[in-house]
Amino acid sequence: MTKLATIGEAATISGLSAKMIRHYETIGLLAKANRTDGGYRLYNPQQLKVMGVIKQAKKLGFSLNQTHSLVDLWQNPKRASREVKQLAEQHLVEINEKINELEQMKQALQTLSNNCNADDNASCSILDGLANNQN
Amino acid sequence: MTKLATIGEAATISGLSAKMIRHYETIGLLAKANRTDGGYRLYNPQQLKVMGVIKQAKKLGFSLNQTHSLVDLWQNPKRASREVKQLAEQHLVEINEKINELEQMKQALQTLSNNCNADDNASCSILDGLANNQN
DNA sequence: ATTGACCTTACCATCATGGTAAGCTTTACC
DNA sequence: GGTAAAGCTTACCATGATGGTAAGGTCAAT
Repeated sequence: MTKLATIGEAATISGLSAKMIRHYETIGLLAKANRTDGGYRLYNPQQLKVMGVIKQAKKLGFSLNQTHSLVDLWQNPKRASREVKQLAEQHLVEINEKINELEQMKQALQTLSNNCNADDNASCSILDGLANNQN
Repeated sequence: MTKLATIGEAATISGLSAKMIRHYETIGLLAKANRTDGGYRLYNPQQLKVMGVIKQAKKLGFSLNQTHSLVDLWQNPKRASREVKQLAEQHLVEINEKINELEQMKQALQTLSNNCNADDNASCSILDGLANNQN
């Protein structure tokens, strides 16, 4: 008999929170856990491994939906690596879009901020920029 | 009498949605609008200008709370530009943090993806990366 | 047997926005 | 003046991912 982990132990091991683990079970990302007679969830090493995969996917910025797909592929011995890469590349596109958006904000705000004197006067290029933009 | 705008016109002019305008009124970001006898909201040019400021602040990625502060400063003739710049710089810090996070994700995912063959085989460096990370 | 640590579910909150439904108002036109 | 279409009103629910709390039950060690 392998030692089974309670949800708190699973949380510590995986890096997820107990809250998240329960939530992931609710939405079907994690399979329903076995319970003790008293109703406590118990996890075996394989299930802990799945949680680790989820943790890593989240760390790479994948959404729960994307993570779900990744976990399914991970658990499917007949998967084709092509499918996995497609998910990854799609996510990279999204990451790049977000970076570009943020870079544009940064650029625009930086310019406005550089022209602001930061003194006791009311005159401020940042506020002027907020008020005068026509697009 | 200046021509007053209905919420739909205000939405078109400002670039916000009617939904958002109502919501912003609810949370106090916009002042309560005057109404027609029938209950329709009406906006004067000054109020439309405030909406424009909000739109621009959002475009620069400010949260509604930060936007609220900016609008207050914008409407306060006794403001000090120092305060405005402080808000802007704080936001720039947040933007840079997000960019760094995304860059790290991009880097890690890119590396994993580059090593994936994207063929019919199950073997996949991306899934291996998800399963083997220990941190 | 008691106690303290841990677990359970159910509910509400966040952030910012979108969607829908049922019903009332305004406008434009005949 | 009447009708119809377009536009407005509020109220409710949804998203995505997570956190918080409360009221209560369970487990393990003393």
